[in-house]
Amino acid sequence: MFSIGDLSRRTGVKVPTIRYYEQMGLIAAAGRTGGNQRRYDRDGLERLSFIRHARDLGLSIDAIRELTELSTHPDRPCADAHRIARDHRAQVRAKIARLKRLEAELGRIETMCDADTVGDCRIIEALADHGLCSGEH
Amino acid sequence: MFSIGDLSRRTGVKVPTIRYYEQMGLIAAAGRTGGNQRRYDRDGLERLSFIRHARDLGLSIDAIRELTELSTHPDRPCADAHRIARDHRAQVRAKIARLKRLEAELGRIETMCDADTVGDCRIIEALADHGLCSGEH
DNA sequence: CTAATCTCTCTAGTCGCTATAGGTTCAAGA
DNA sequence: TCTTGAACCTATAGCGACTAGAGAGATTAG
Repeated sequence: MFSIGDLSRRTGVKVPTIRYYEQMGLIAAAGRTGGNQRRYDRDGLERLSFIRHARDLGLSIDAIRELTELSTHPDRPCADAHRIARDHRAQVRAKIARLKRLEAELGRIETMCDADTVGDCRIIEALADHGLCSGEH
Repeated sequence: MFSIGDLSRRTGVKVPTIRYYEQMGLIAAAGRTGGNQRRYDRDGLERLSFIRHARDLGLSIDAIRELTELSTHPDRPCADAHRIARDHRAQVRAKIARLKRLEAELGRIETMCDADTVGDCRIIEALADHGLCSGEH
């Protein structure tokens, strides 16, 4: 049996975060000692590792809840799991695209100014005036 | 003179967000009518446009506050403005790099499963087990 | 003058934690 | 067995950048 601190060290998830996940319904309420401290078994450890990994991949708490609920029904079709992964990937791709446009624009702005004082600074000017931008963002 | 609603329509910044910016000290408190409603002039419009554009580029409220304060001192050196833009761009680049790794991993995970039911679903398996990943993320 | 629209302040909610305060329990050493 | 110190408990508040809603007052067009 692991204490919450053991679980934290083994998974890399901080103690308050584990309690937060419990509160959010991501992990079942753990068993308790006589003194009201949480105790976990190997199963709890695995569930938390799953959550940790899925969070690292950027999945939302809601998506993870859906996935854990799914995984308790091994006979259900796994189309929902596929959908969640696909949707998330699409979102990540969209975010990358947007950030790339931003990065290009920031690079352009950065090269615009060789002044020394704020009064002549084209960086501030470029930030102020969207018309000076090369495209959308 | 513009009402807060006029300003909102002209800049695309929502009314409560304008009030929020005022509260955060991003824009000076506007003049008021006898009935306590905010009235803005062309100057206020320009300041808000600046903020809008900088936010679109992803700059934080704090960074924008620093920039607006700088721009009220035209004789100061503009190295700080350069630094803010450069730092922000570096952050954007780092975020892009991380998201690209994620995207690759999600793509790999997506192709792993051709099962029909959750019990055999390798997507859930892959999400559970970081050891199945090809690299870091 | 009336009715519709706008605006005001204040409070609370979003997401995924993180931090703090004040108290209790556990495990190991003397 | 007792004591100490680390780990644990709950509850609450804060982060950033808004967004939503309530309930009341102001403005403006007809």
